[in-house]
Amino acid sequence: MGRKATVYELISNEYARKATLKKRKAGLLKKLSELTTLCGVAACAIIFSSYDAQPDVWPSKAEACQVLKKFKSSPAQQRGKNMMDQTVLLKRSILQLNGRLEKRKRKNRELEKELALAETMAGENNCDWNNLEHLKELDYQLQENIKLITDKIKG
Amino acid sequence: MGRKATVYELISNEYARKATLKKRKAGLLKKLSELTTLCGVAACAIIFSSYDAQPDVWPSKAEACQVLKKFKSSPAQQRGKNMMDQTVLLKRSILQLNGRLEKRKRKNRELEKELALAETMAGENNCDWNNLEHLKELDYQLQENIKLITDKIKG
DNA sequence: CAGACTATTATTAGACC
DNA sequence: CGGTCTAATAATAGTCT
Repeated sequence: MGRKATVYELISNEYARKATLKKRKAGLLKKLSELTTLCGVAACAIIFSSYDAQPDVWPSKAEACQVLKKFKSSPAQQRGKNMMDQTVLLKRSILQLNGRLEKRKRKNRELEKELALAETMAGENNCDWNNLEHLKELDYQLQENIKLITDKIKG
Repeated sequence: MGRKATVYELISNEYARKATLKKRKAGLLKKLSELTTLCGVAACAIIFSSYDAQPDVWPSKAEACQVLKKFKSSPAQQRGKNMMDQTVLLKRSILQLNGRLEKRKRKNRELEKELALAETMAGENNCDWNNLEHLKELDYQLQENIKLITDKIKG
């Protein structure tokens, strides 16, 4: 419903994709709001986008929690071992994800340090050896690297 | 969007209400499907109506936790095409490092979201979004540092 | 980039079967 | 009812600011 009929596949243009996400997310939540009002039903939606670490939750965290609570305690969730299996799988998946996330965070800290040092060295090329702040920063970064290396040798 | 402009309050006529629920629910889930396809986001919706003990869950319950897997086949991030033609080797390496960091940051956010949803789905009715808050806080310092460094490079 | 603005397509309210 | 049809409203893609 726009100037052209939409092709339903991932929008390759990143900018257009973000704009569409914003518009359609708003439209969707409006629809959900209308549905609950018009038909008197309980509903929630959770949308994860790569632009924000936190999901959009509708209507509110608290109300979404109520709905999720109901969802978790609804009959089908509890009968049989299907739920058990699902829970076990989820917990295993959580452990794995936590591990991967921690590894990545460690790696990111290393990259951050590498980048910081490179930035400082590049800053030298722009002269200003007399800048005390630069020297202090360089000293700090070098000390950090030395510490990192020392730790690696010890551990 | 029908023969009359809709008044947004609970539809008193039960038949009309049920009919509207059915139509709009279908429309809503279609919209959600489109959103995830077009924008490469992970999302789910849960709708309880008084007509059915079972909620409508989108996507399916079994898939609800798998949705985020799709996330991984998301957009290839496009590399900057018109790089500065700086001849300074260090600056080039800084750009490379910065790119790697950005990639990792994005990947980490995806992992955080995957983790957050997995925790929520597996949680014992407590629906603790504060876990995500904690993760975000952990990442905050790193993000600030990266921002600081990026600004320094640009300035 | 975030809003404002349309030309268009998309959704759907009410009618009818 | 559960489906179809269509007039009419609603959402939004592309564009401009």
